[in-house]
Parts: sequence; C-alpha cells; structure tokens
Amino acid sequence: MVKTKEENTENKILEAAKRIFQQKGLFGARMQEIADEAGINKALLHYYFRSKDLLFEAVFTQAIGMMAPKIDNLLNSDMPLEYKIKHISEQYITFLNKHPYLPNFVFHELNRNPKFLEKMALQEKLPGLDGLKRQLDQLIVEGKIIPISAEQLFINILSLNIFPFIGKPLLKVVTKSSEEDFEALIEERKVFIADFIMNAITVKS
Amino acid sequence: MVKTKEENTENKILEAAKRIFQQKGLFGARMQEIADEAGINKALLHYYFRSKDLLFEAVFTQAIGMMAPKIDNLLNSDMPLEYKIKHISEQYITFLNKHPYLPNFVFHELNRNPKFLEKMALQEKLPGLDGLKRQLDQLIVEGKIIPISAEQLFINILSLNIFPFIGKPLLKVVTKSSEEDFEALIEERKVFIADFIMNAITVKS
DNA sequence: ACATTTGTTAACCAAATGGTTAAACTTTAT
DNA sequence: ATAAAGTTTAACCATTTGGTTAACAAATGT
Repeated sequence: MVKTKEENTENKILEAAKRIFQQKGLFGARMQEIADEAGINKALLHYYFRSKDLLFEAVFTQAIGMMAPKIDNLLNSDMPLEYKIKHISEQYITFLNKHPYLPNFVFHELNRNPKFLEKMALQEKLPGLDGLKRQLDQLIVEGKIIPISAEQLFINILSLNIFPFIGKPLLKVVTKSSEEDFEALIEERKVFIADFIMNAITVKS
Repeated sequence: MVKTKEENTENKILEAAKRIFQQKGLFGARMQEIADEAGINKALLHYYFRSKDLLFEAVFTQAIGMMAPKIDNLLNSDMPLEYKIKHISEQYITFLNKHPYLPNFVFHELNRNPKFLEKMALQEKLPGLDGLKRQLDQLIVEGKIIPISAEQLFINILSLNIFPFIGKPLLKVVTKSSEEDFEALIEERKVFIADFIMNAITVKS
C-alpha cells in the first residue's frame, strides 16, 4: 500500500515538528513532545532526522523558504512600484494569517544564530535590492516620488507588514482589542499599509 | 564594608541574568551559565531568587518596564503630534541601540506566554490610546491630517521603530550592509521615520 | 517461499540541568 | 568577646532529556 504524501511518517514528523518548534523554539521544544504530536515513537524522529538539530534545521529552512519568495516578488519583478506595494501587503498578510507563528519563530532563531542566513545568502536564495533601487531612481528623476533609498523603503515595507504579527500580544492589550477586533485591524492593513506608504513617498502636484 | 549597589550580589546576578536571558531566552539560558557570568556560585542564584522562573520574571519585568515609559510618552503627553512623532524615534532608537537584544527578547517571550502582559495590564502600567485618539480627531477635523485611526498609526510607529532591531540579521543580508553600514541606516532612521510618517498623514494644501 | 531491506517499538543510557543541603565564612548586634 | 543572622561554597540529588540499542514487524525483491 502506497502512502500519500500527507500521511507518510517523514511528513507527519515534519508537520508535528513545525507546530512544536514554531510555538516553543529550539530549546523549548521536546523531542518526546514532537513524537507525541506526530503520534509515533520517539526513536523514529532519530531514524528519519538523526538529531534534534537536524530536525530543527529542516523545519527552519522550510520556514525561511516560505517567507523569502514573497519578498523576492517585491524586489525583482517588472510591475509598477505602486502595484507591487499594493499587492505585497495583501499577499503577505494573507499568508501570515495562515502562519501566525512564523515571524516570531524565524526572527527569534535568526537572532540566536545568524549563521543560518549566511548559508542561504551564499546559495543566493535571498533577493537583493538592485532591481528596486533602479526602479526608485527612475521614479525619482521623473519627479513622481520623493528621494528615498531602497534600503529604507524596504525596511519600512517589511516592518509594517511583519511587526504586527510579532507584536500582537502587546498591540492587542494597548489597543484594547479582542481577538476579532485585532483580526479586523490586521485585515484593514492589507490596503491601509500601501496607501500609507504611497502617501509618504508620492510627490503631490 | 558597605557594598555599592552596582557590586552587591543580587545586582550582579540580575545583570548577568539579563545578559544571558536576553540573548538565549528562558529555555536557552542555563543557571550555571548565569552564575559563571556573575562570577558566583550557582546556589546563590537560588538563595536570592529561589527558582529559574522567578529570576526570569525579575529580568522580564524590568525589561518591559524599560520599554513601556517611552510609549507612554508618545500616547499621553500634551505636546503637538508632530513633535511627539519626531522625538519618539530619536528616543526609541537611541535607547534600543543601547539594548539591541531587548525587542527580540520581550516579544519572543510575550508570544510564548502572554499571561505576563495581562498581569501588567491589570496593574494599569500600560498606556491606552485615548489621548492620542483625541489629538488625532482634533487634527482631522481641522483638516491638518488625513483621517487615520489611532490604532493603525500607533501600530505603524511601533513597527517602524522596533522591527529593524528584530529583523536585523535578515535586513543586514538583504541590504548587503556591514555592521557599520547597518548602524548608519538605523541612525538615519531617527529622523527618516518621522518624516516618512508625517508625509503619509499630512494634508498638503 | 524466503531472504533482505525498511520501518517501528519498548527499554535503556549517559549527560545535563534545576534545585537542595550542610557546612564554612562574614557581618552585625549585644 | 560571642552569639545570631546573613552570605557563600562544594558536593550532592532527582529528574529530564537527547540519543541508542536490540528485537520485532512489514514490505520488497528474487
């Protein structure tokens, strides 16, 4: 009997490991807990992934792999700037709503061990700013947008999209939002962020 | 012989615990490591703070206590909006430059255990948005700024100020910045963020 | 049919870890 | 001077944890 991809053991482990690692981090997660979550014997974790570190690396690499392409889309496509800015929030927020633990997980572990990135950077899996930079320069000389560095604009776009998911516990309390209120706030940001940014950089006639 | 506050044992422990916990988190930190960092015997940690959890709580409470007042300043002072926005970045970035691990630490642990916040919220240590909300409404009816909710503006201000410190490892790679380059980028943001926000919300004549 | 490889489990192990204890040393009070 | 209280340490302990082993079961190939 052939097992479907969803129910084969290796995949069950990976999915379980994702859930546990993303919520508790490398050190907070227990191998036994992951085995229980996957509904299998603990020894199987080692049979398939050899060690906790390697299992973690598999989960982490996959997590980064999910976040990177959407950034690449912003930086290296030929669409008009306004279109790209308007669509990245829509995309990113929809995506992060489905994976709310991801930003915390990725950035926490990245800070703990920036080595992960160096590896990926060398594999050139990570996009650069050159494309966006050219696009901005063009718009600036045309007088369409104010002078702004690609670096700072990029940092702003990422900040506005990602931080609300990382800061959610604090933001919920300060804005006195219920879970539904906060979800509505986030939903609103799909268009609000782009308007905010375009307002900030557009030169008014 | 009277010991100064800086060199008494309890304080040495707290300072050491801060350094270790902020870099490695609750589960990543080892009591022995904290003892070594403080230059004392491990049993002393328990003598002064009873358990790892309580020591952690002391460090964490202090960390939140450092970040909250500056937010309060933004939300509940009578200064003009533009002045407040221009000064919070200056203040916050200067502060975070001195405590670069703080945002990661605080938000990671807050996501792991939001209970901490509930406790502080009940103590009314956390500022609310009412003051800012009134100030915005006033400016909106005067036609000075575009209609914008206090919640969204607040989220944006915090995002733009705090995220760069959380996302630093990724941002450094994508922007291809050396440590000095990145520090310069951050420094630039002390004024850049305020300009960006004021541009975004000001109504041009 | 049967041997070989692959997958799975229960039991086990050594190291690490948070925490305790009892004794020694210091400071303070009388 | 000396007792009491506070501080510090080395040695110890129970538990948890990542990882291993050896035996068993299920597929797979011939």
